[in-house]
Amino acid sequence: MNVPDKPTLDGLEAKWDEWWEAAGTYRFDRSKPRERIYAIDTPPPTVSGSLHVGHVMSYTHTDLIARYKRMRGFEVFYPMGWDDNGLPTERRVQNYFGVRCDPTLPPVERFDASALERPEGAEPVPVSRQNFIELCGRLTSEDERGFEALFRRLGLSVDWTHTYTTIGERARRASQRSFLRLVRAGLAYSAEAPTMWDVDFQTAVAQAEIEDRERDGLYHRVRFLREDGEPVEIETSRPELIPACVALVTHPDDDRYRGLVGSRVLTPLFRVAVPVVAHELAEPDRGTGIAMVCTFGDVTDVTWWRELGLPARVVVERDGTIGARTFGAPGWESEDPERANAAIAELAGLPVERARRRIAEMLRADGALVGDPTPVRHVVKFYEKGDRPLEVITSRQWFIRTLRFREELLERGRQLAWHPPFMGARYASWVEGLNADWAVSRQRYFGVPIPVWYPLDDRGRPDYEHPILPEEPALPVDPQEVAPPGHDPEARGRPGGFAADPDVFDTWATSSLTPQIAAGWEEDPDLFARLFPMDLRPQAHEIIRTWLFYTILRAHLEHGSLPWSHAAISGFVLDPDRKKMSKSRGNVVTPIEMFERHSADAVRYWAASARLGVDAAFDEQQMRVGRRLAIKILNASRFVLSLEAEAGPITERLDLAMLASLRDTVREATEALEDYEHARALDAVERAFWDFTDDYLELVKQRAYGVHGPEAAGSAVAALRTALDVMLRLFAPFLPYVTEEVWSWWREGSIHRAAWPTPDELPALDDPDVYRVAAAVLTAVRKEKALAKVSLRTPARRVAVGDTSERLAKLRAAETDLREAGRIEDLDLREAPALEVRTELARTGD
RNA sequence: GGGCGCUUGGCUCAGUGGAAGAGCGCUGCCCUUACAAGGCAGAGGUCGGGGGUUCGAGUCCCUCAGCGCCCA
Repeated sequence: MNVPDKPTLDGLEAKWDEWWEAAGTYRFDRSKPRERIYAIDTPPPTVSGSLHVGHVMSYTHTDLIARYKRMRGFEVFYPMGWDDNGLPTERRVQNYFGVRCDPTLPPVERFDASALERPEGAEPVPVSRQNFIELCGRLTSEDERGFEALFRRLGLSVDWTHTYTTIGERARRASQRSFLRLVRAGLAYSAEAPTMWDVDFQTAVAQAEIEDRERDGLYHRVRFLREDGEPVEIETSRPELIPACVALVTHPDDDRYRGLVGSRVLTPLFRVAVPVVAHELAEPDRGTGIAMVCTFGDVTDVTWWRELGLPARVVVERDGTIGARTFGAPGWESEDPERANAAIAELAGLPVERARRRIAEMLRADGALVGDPTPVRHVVKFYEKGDRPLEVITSRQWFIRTLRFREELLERGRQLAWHPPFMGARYASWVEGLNADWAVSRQRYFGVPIPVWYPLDDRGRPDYEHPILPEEPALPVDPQEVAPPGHDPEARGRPGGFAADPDVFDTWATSSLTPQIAAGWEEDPDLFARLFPMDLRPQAHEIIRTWLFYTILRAHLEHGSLPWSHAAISGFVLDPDRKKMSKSRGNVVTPIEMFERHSADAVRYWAASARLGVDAAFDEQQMRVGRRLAIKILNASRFVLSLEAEAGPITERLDLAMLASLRDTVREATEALEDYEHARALDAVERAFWDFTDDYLELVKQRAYGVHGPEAAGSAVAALRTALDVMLRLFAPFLPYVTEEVWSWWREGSIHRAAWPTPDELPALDDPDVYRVAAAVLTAVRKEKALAKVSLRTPARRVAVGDTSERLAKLRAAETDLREAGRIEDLDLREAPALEVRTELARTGD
């Protein structure tokens, strides 16, 4: 027994983090059989951001489960990954080093990033693709060290020998292997197709990365001409796409335009003859009820174009400007090519927003604009990380099939145990709303390369229909660095030779394989068999449609199973104004500040008091409460462990009753944690602990000091220590530092490898009510003293307790302790219908 | 437009058809030998509105409103 005189929270984090690491407390033991293992698919945080309180909350939730399961005897597989792959890293590297990637440049040997230092606001320095990737790797590995330090301080019981990065070799291999198998199975394919495209990042984006934003726009009423010279008016918010117009569309049931269907009309300015067609998706109530179909203004245009077999006349370039076009050429027929070419020449090179204003002037001058454009508030699709509206651009992309698996994926969602259950609805509504296969290729640099080459024909044109795939043992490959099997590297880029696919995968295409990557899929079959499918996916609800959905998809396609059996979904952290905390709002408190001010245990206490799936207010008050609890645990433990009396057999009824009551707490906490309701468990344990210190400790204090002899004291001391032992273990998942500290004063080994308490380890020899009734009377006496504004040590001359005979009998069992604790001189018990306590204090002057 | 969640004291939240709860904050008391980074107590609520079921509704049903989110 080694109890400090003045216990403190200071220094516990550094001390125990180091000790746990040295002792290997959280090291995963892979020799355990599958049924004794609990495997967690830890979310790999994006290292190019910074960790914020939202991370702190959700990672704490995961850790609570990990620690509980470990104490329940499971061997917990709790790895850590870093998501360094992808666009956020590229952006950070561009800003941090002041560079931009120019893939046409040759790599520089022993590239020196410090040579990049230059004046503020200078133009970005172009660097080669290879050097750019080097810089990404350098910066992310620094970020990862910072993240690890923070997670360690938070007390995550991660096994830090099991880490991975999403750009690392294992991840690249897994990502490419899975992709190649999908290609060979016909489940991944490349196609030249209209795709949502960010004009700033100049890359395709997937449906899951798109968000709607409300924007102000203008409806322009524009006049087309029928063959008989009569006008047809349409309304559009995108007049700049008139040169891309390929049809007008109206609803088949709309009588106003029925006669027009099948005829042709001339577009204004460009004088292109386009058909009037009918389609169910046309909205009669919108605008004039007849709309123009352009290639491509939005996804509905794509649908019309495809289903109605319309031609394509694309005018928007990949950088979001209007391109130069020649009317009169095949596919660009015009009644007046000269005029059309003059019109397009005025627009060419302009970004779409400016082209829109320009063409409005041109339409007005031409008499084709009816009235003034009218303001409208409408939703526009954006890349979630983008600043300008998405365009629909036709390009060659790789896709993974999702649409044909809709029903099977919905069934997988039903098989998964969601915590809380209603989060399953988010998944279902997303899967039901899928409208495109998953576009997985990205026109970026820092990512897993698409492991594909294309044969070049005798004119140097790639044959996309016959991609050349590497063999699995060669993975990971960068097709831009190595030649395909059996090809001469010299043939790269030559007619009759080959060319590499220049693209990389969507980050999610790799991170959707985190269970496989962490579990050693195809690389460590023994480990994989013990871990996959995993037990738990913890994550935030905002990425259900991306990370969770894609991970289910990949496991379904690759393994025909769910990737895990449970999903624990954490809520957001809201600031006190109920807004989501985010850097852009400037309302972020950094986790380090919180640890410094309140301690890691206190921060965890706050996080643990938020239930899964529920958004939580950022609340430093709650952290202060947690800190107070942690300090209280230190002090109460010191008291209990400093008592000098020898622990003996537990014979006193009050002692047995307290332990019987603790059985209920153990049961309640265990049930709550089994149901993934950590907040309820913490609440139960905390209530029991405060009652223990406020009531039980006070009731037995004198006896424990020995005023009634060694045997009575021995019973109290033994009960106090038994209760402390159990309560420390109940608190251990929530407050790992302070519980480990106290455990170390008198126990061997780590509390975090101790067994979770069970009701059966506590005696059931008495009625918890003996404890509860005595505590209730003591509370009543204290209250009377407080109201009389006297010290609690003031003697009570007489206390009259009325209660049922049954309960009075229970009270008698604790009578001596009660008298002592309340300094009651005369305790008078008599029968009454319910508990009533009358306290007469000593007369003033006594 | 469809769906999900939320609405209980000043704040943050529990609440399982059977007497409205906790913590914080506030007010007051106690410098008590584990703890002043403490202890004790007090005030404070027509449980978002309306309707219904029931002997009995914060809880179940209907409806309306507000807030947040997901989807189209």
